Amino acid sequence: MPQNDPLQIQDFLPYLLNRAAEATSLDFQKAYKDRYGMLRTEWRVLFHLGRYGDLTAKQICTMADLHKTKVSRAVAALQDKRFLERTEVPADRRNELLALTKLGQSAFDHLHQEATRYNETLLASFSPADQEALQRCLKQMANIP
Amino acid sequence: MPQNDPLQIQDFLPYLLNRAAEATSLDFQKAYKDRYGMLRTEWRVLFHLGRYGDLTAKQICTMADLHKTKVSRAVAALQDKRFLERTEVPADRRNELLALTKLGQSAFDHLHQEATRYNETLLASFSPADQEALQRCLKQMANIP
DNA sequence: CATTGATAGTTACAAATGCAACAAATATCC
DNA sequence: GGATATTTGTTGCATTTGTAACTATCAATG
Repeated sequence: MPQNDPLQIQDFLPYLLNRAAEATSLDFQKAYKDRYGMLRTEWRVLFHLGRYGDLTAKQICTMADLHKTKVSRAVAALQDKRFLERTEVPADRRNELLALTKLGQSAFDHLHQEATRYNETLLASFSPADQEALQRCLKQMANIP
Repeated sequence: MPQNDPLQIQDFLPYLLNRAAEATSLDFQKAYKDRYGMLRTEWRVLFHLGRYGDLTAKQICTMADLHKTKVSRAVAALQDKRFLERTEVPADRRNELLALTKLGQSAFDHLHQEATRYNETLLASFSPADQEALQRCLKQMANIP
C-alpha cells in the first residue's frame, strides 16, 4: 500500500471550494453591488423571489439553506430599497408573503440575465463532460437534489 | 437557436460553490473548533505553517489569497493559544518568521491527518474521472496553478 | 544622506454575521 | 377551552470581517 504525498492545501476540498466560491462571488458581485447596493444575501433572496415567485421568508430559508436571521435582515434591506413588499397571509398571520415590486422585478430581470451570461462564460472554459461532472459533484457536496 | 430554460439558482456556480464550500467547511470545522478553539482562518494559517514550513505573514497572504488583516489576527490568535511563535528576521526587521511550537505542530499533525481522511472520504463518492474534473475546474475558477 | 516612496504588519472603526432570547400566532393535547 | 408546545419572524449582543488609516522599516532617487 503506497504512502501518498502529504495532502496539499490546494487539494483540500473545503479550502479549494472556498477559494473558488470567493473568487467567483466577488467577481459577480460587480453586477449588483454598486448598481443596486445589494449584499450577497440580498441578491440571493432577490433571485429566489424573481425566479420562483412569491415566497415566505421561511421558504427562502429552506430553499437557500440560510439562517432565518440572515433572511430577515436581507428582506428588511430589500424592502428599504423598494425592491419588495410584504403582504400578510390571512390564513396564518405568522407568515408574510414576499413579492418583488416593479423595481425589484426589473432589477431581477437584469441581474438574472447577467448571472446567466456570467455562468455561461465560466462554464464555457470547461468541456461538456467537465461541466457535467462539476455540477454533479458540487450538488452532492452541497446536499442539493 | 433554442432558448434554454431560465437559469436556476442551483445551477448558478457562485451560489453552488458557496453552498458546497459552506457545507464542507462547517462539516470539517468539527475537527478543530471545539478541540483546539480555532477559527477557519486560524486553521488555514496553521495548515500553511505545518505543511510548508516557517513563513512570514506576507507569504501566507499571497499563498492563501487572504487579506493581511485577516492573517494578522489569525497569527495573533494562534500565538495566544501557544500554537506558534514569531522570530524577527535581522536582515529585514519588517518581517517576522512564523514557526509552529511543539503544541502547534502536534495540532497540525492531528488535523492534517483528519483533513486527509475527510478529503478522501469526500472524494471517494466520485469516480476517478469526476475527481479529476472537479479539482481541475475548481483550481481554474480559484486561480490556483 | 535626506526626501520620497514602497512594503510588512497592526489597529481603529464600521459593517456584517451568528447565536440566543424574545414576541406573536398557531397547533396540540388533556 | 385552556395550558403547553411549536412555528414564524425580529431584536440585542457578542464575535468576526472589511476598509482605511497608521507605524515601522527598508528601498530608491536626487
